[in-house]
Amino acid sequence: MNIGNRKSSITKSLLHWYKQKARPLPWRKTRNPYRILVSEVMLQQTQVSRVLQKYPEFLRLFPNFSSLAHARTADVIRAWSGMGYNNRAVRLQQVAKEIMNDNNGRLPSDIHILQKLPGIGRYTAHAVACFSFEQQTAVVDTNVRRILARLFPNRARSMDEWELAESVLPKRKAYEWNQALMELGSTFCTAAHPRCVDCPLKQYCPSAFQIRKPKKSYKRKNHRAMIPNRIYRGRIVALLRTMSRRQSIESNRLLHMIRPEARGQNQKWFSLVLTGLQRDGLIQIHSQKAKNFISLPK
DNA sequence: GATACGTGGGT
DNA sequence: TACCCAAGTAT
Repeated sequence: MNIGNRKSSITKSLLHWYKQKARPLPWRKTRNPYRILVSEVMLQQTQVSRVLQKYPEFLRLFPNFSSLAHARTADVIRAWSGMGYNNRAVRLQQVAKEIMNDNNGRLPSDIHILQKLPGIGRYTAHAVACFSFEQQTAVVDTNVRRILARLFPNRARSMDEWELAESVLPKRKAYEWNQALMELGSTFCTAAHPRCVDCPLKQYCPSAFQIRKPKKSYKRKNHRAMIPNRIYRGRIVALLRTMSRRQSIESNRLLHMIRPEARGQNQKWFSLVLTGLQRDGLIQIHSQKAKNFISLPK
């Protein structure tokens, strides 16, 4: 089978499979730029199952760019509860504010302009262009990267991954193709345990049934490994979420709440953590009588 | 290019 | 229990 035939067979098989088996995900039923953007930001490093739980309520609370732009940041951060990477909530609201101010509340459709917006990188810019504005452009996420590496191992090694993704994009079918690749990657062609038996592309895939299950490493890691700051950042934001709008908490008390074993030498560490959260727009620090009071941003 | 950045479920 | 992982982005 020559290259062209193989490619068209792959295209046909995957699109046919997707048409029949695609999950009915809510962001596939809309082309609304706001709704697509919210879904794509939520899906950054986050499983579909988790986004499905949070997406509808977020849209109910903030149905469009205007409502998100004018909302209290504290409420946006609260609505992000359970999603992780809380920076995304702040940046998403920043996008809303920027386009309300600078672009008449319209999300740009140009990929390079999209990519200048906070929290929108190369993947998300292309995803919005394709899934909302139906542009014929490729997306490369962890699923697409993995599938192309398995399906086209030689080209994947020698070619830039974005060029490769563009080169296999079927004419006028970018939306379905991109969705299908990600659907396959997150359901069958998974990283650790690909289910090649059921894969619609198994007869075209040189990696089919070749994926070695990675040996579990038994190396003991340091039992008392250092806990990364993001764990404490998460605890802080989680605690602040539970407080009412006008409430705040004194920083020493907050430290005790999120790190009870903390000693005096943790003071400097803690102030750095708080400064970081403040810089990220995730908390507000109000100083009064030589004490610092912490809350979510107003 | 390495590192930081959450969260909850799976094994 | 301890570790891995998941539709990335910013520095």
